[in-house]
Parts: sequence; C-alpha cells; structure tokens
Amino acid sequence: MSALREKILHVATDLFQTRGINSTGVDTIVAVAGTTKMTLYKHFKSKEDLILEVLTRGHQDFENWLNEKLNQNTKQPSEKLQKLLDFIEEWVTAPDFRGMAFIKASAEFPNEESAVHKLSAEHSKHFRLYLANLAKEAGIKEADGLSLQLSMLIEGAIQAEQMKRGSGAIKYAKKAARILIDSASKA
Amino acid sequence: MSALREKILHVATDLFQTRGINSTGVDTIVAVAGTTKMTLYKHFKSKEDLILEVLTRGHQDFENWLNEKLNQNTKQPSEKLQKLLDFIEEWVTAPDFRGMAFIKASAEFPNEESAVHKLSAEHSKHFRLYLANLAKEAGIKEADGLSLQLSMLIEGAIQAEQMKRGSGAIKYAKKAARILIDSASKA
DNA sequence: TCATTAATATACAGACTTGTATATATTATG
DNA sequence: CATAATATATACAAGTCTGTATATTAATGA
Repeated sequence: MSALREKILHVATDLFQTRGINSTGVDTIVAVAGTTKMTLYKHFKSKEDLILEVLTRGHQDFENWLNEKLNQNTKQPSEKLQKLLDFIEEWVTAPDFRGMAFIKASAEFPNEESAVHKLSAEHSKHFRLYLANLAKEAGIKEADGLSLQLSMLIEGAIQAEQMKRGSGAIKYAKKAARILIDSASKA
Repeated sequence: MSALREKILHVATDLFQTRGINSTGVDTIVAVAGTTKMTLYKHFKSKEDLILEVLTRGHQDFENWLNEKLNQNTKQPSEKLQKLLDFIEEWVTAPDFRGMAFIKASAEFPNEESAVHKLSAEHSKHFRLYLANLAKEAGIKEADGLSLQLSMLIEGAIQAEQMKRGSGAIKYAKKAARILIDSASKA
C-alpha cells in the first residue's frame, strides 16, 4: 500500500543480496531508500521483521514469475517439466540475478531455531513441493524423488552462478535434468 | 606449531559454521578457546586473516579425508567415481557435519572483490577440478561436464542437508549421480 | 479550515564490533 | 640462574549496530 514501504522492501532486497543481510545496516537501507529510520520502524517492527518480509516477497515473486512463464509457454503438463530448466536458465543468466534469497539467508542464519532459518527452510520445501507437483502432473511415478533431484541440481547451479557469474554451469544442469527426467519417465 | 593457534583455528571453525562468520566476534572466539584477544592477534593479523585460514584448512581437511577414503576403499580409478557419493553421504550424515565452508562463506561475502569470496570461489573450482580428475581417470570423455553436474548435485545435497538435518536428500543425489555417471560413461 | 495521519530531522542510549596499548606473569632456552 | 619468547589481564579508542525519544513539518480527509 504505502509507496515508502515498498521502496524500503525493494532497497532492502537489493542490498541484502549484494552486500549480505548481516552486513547491511538499517541506516544504509533508509539512506538508499531516501527516508529515515523512524519511517522504517513504523512499517516494520524490527530488522528481523523486514528480513522475513523481504524473503517472503522474493519467494512469492520468483514462484509467480516461474508459474507465469510455464503457463504462457506450455500447453500440456508434461511440457512444463521439460521446459522448467529453460526458465531457470533465463532467470539465472539475467543481468540482475543475485542468487536465491533463501539459500543465502539460511547460510547467514545457520541456527535452526532462528526465525529467518525456519522461513528459509519453508521456502526451500515449498519450492520442492512445487516441482513435485509438476512431476506428478507429468505423470511421473517417483515424483518426489525426481523433484528432490531437480531441486538439488537447480540449487547447485544457482550456487555455481552465485560463486562466479557466467560460469555456464546451468548448461550442464539442463543436460543433467533432461537425463534425470528421461530416466524417471521410463520407470 | 603453536597449540593455542590450533585451538583458535578449531574453535573459529566450529563457531563460524554454527553461528555464522559475521555473527561471531573475536571476543567470543577467544573466550571459547580459553585465551585472550592479544594472543589471537599475535597469531593472525586480522579477523579476515583468520577466516581465510579457517577456510583453507577446512578445504584441505575435506579433500584429504575424501582422498584417503577413496584410496583406501577402491582399487581401480573407475571405482572411485562410483563410490564418491557413498563417502559424501558418510560425510554429510555425520553428526558433526555443519555444511560446506566455502558455500556459506560465499553467501556471507557476496561481493566478488572480497578476499573471502575469492578464496571460496577458488575452493569451489578446486573441488570441481578434483572431480574432473576422477572422471578423467575413469576414462570418461566429457569429464568436465560430468564433474560440473556432480558438483552441482553434491552442493545441492549439502544445501538441503544444511537446511534441514536428516532430510534424506543425499539418497536421491546418489541415485541421480549413478544415472549421470552411467550416461556419461556410454557417451 | 481543522484534526488526523504520515514523514522528517536529529539526537541518543546501550550494546556490540575490530584492533591496539600497556603492563604483568608465565614458560622455554641458553 | 638469567635472558628471551609467549601468553595474560585489563583497558580503551573509534567505530558500528539496533532501536527509541523528541520535536517539527508535510500531506490528507472531513
């Protein structure tokens, strides 16, 4: 609703990804967003609150984007799984790609009791379930196993791209995904 | 050489993994190690210096451990690639497993110019080359491609295990690795 | 126009951070 | 035993961090 609130979320998202969450102070966020700390703390009750909302938004945006891509470019359910990695590639190779939020967040908040870690784990699980659903709709028997394999492959590819931009890892991830999907389809 | 130096390295390794690097102050490290800040700064010129050595040691220890495991349990080069994932599983499911150091470090230091990020990228690359060497020795043509795929799979599995202990992801990573190795062996 | 809401400017408390300065005590080696 | 290296205790500088208190200004709605 509030434009400033959105601006803060947007700036925080960017800074968290490019500089790290713990390394980004609220002072930096409000300075870049062109506002003050008072305003930030009126919209978010704490920095942790802001982090949690940044993560939630980022995850929603990603899944919405992926969903639209899949719906617009495929007709049959079985196609979706095949084309999945193409869109992941598009996402990963985009110039403004800065990694997957929940992967980084879980690394910065390794304590399993931490609210940030818990939410990251939830997003990770949610993404896996999303993939499992695609696999099920494609009529694959061991949908859970395949979705777990694909999520590992995708998260590994993201990791590689995060480590070094333009690594080209995603090309081989695509090939691997094709082989794994093929193998699971025959089973 | 110095026992205290080793103790500091050991404690820092543990705290960095369980609490995060940026969230662990030098005061905490020396307190747990049972020494003082003066001693720490006599052995390491800065916290960054300590981080870099912790990363280097961790990476060396991991590769040494893996190497010994492979040499002790296999005879022919082709076996090594097959058994690789068994030892990764052993490593990942060990009670004291706390994740792969360079993955977390690169997340906490996303800036590609950072010394910590650079070293993490180097370790990541080194691990990939290690896998590529195993693949080459096993007589696989597209050794670089397969090693990249296996490294993504392994890093994804580590990610999954880091996110939630006892996730069981490694079981499916093993199956996927077998399929990918098979496929690359036939090519 | 008046009252309410939203945003700003500024200052600060209190805790934490890395790194150093100083002085003392312990240990190892000649 | 005495000299030199190593470790300790303590304090502190100078900066960062989150979060709040206070007071002022701008925008909004009745």
